[in-house]
Amino acid sequence: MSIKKLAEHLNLSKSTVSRALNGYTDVSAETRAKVMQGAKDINYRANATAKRLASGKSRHIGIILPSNDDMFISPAFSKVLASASSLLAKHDYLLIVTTIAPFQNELKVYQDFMNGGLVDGLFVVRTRKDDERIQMLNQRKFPYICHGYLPGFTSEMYVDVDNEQAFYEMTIKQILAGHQQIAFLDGPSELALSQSRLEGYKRAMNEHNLSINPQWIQNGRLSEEDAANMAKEVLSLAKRPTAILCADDIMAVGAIAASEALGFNAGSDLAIAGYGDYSVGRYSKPPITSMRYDTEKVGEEMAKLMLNKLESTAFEVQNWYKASIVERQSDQVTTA
Amino acid sequence: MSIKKLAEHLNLSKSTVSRALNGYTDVSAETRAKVMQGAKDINYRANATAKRLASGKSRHIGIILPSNDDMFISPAFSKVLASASSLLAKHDYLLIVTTIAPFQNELKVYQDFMNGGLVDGLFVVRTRKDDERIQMLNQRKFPYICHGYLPGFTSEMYVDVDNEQAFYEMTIKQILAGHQQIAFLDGPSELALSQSRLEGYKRAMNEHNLSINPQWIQNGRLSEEDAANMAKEVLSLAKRPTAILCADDIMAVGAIAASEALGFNAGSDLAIAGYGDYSVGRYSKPPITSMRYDTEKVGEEMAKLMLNKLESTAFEVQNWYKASIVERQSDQVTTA
DNA sequence: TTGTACGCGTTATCAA
DNA sequence: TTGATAACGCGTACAA
Repeated sequence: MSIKKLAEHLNLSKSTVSRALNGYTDVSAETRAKVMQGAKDINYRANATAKRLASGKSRHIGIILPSNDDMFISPAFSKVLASASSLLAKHDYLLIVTTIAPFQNELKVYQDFMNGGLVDGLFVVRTRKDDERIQMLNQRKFPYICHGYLPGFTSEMYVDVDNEQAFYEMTIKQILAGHQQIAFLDGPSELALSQSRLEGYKRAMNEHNLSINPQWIQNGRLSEEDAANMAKEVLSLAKRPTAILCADDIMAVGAIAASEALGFNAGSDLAIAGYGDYSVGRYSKPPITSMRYDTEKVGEEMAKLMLNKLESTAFEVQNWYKASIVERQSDQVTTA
Repeated sequence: MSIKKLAEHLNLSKSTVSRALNGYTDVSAETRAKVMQGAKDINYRANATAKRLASGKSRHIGIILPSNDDMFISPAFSKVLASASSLLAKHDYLLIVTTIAPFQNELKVYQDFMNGGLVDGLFVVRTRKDDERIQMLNQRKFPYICHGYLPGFTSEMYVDVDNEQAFYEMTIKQILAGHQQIAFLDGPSELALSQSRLEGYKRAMNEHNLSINPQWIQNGRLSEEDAANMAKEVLSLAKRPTAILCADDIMAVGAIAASEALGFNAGSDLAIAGYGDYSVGRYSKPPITSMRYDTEKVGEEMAKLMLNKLESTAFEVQNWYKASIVERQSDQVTTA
């Protein structure tokens, strides 16, 4: 009713009004001015739903967050999203995010997002091996960009942090500091990023001919609680590890608490390191040695990849980001 | 094209198919079964946009997060949202959240959400005095529910935690422990919740005839960094406070760090307390005395209020939630 | 119980 | 440069 009303109000046809409104060139300057003014006058607002139905585009990008823990979103990814959202907004795209409750079917939520142009594209995060989401997206030929590399991905469809290399370097750091028994508290085992991190750890250990006790490797949620339990586990082993690597700083906090409860002093007789450079790690006691990467850039990259896919833009993209060590006190051991 | 195709495929009319699909009673069981089967067969999926245009409803609820800090969302609110999202999902509503970049116009994003039925309702959080968002919503008669009470709100439109009472109680706790000089590191001053918290603090101080040094009251973002700076500020005063109340646990972490840097021992010669019962506070050193409220319930309540407004449901609602003290070590002072 | 016909607010095609 | 007119995919009075 709206554009029609505006047209009647101006004694013009709907089509002309539409063209004027949408910046087409084949409209006289005079008419366009009249239309713009009339729109202000009657406070005209285009109906987004109708636009979507007619044009087939929504200018919305979606992201469906997994509901692993009780957190809606992790602090690190929070920054990535804020940055992606910001760049998309500059190109007049809106990022909409939702989460799935434990009782909901993940694939169904993805379908709801794809059906009928709610979003023009989807960000997929926390990719998994044989990810059914990817399969569905491919099958439907729906535009998507992944945060997290998977074998077979081509450079225009993903961005990732080199988790393998990151944990390789962190492990090497501990080895060079004299550690031989290094535990690794990893994230959920089904995640591609957990697997990569484990690979990095293993590669470093192997390179230095250090044998790995399978019990040193634990998997759990990226929470203080799970990490504390896992830390207790590895520290109760007959031959306890002298260093504990954690999949992120939150886990490191939990590991530090658990180790202190057992009488170990993180940062002096036990080395603990995290990942992600969360602010919690900077203010922890001891401050947590961690690894940081450019979260802002990664978010922008996701947005750029999406725009390249959807629009005619041709941003240069960088698929891999490197995490580098942030030296702090939690892994300083006085007696090696 | 889709429902039409399905209809042709089944040799039925579009309307009959539509009715069968949407559970109308005036369809023969036989026909309905045929339609359902046919839908499976050709993998029919209703176009959400078209439904929206025809029905005027989207079954989407929106929430626009403010872009105050670099966080997409705070840990406490993360849980609230997860819970709201979950309850909404049970009623077949989808919660979509977005954030606004610093360069974006907040009101414009709200408008985009309202235009053309992207969402049926909006959650408004972090309400402010003379909130322009509320004014716009009222003017447009757009359904909304607030997290954060504002004068004039009626019981069906908001849910809130009694921030005034919470900080009154926390302040009283410190007074009863012997403190007379109590600083208060509050959140951004424009937020209604910051104002309420300040009121509670003042009421407790006044009741006990304790005068307040204006310099004891500071406002800043809910971040470790801002809190650390503010703590340094108040601890450098000639007559330094013996207790510091913080607007949340993240701030308490920053305050503890700053005070230790200045040679004070939080938990023994300086009392520090937070709010929100974040996990970071449980693992802090010393563990942070805090206040907790039922985040899950609050989220559910938001969802229920929204459903009551949009649907024919009549959930009982509780507008106010109470935060209660979680006793830990950061405010234990050995010498009072 | 089923079918016809129209409306939802736009965009897009084709003439004029 | 403008204006009819037909999509877009679905819901829904109203008629059959």
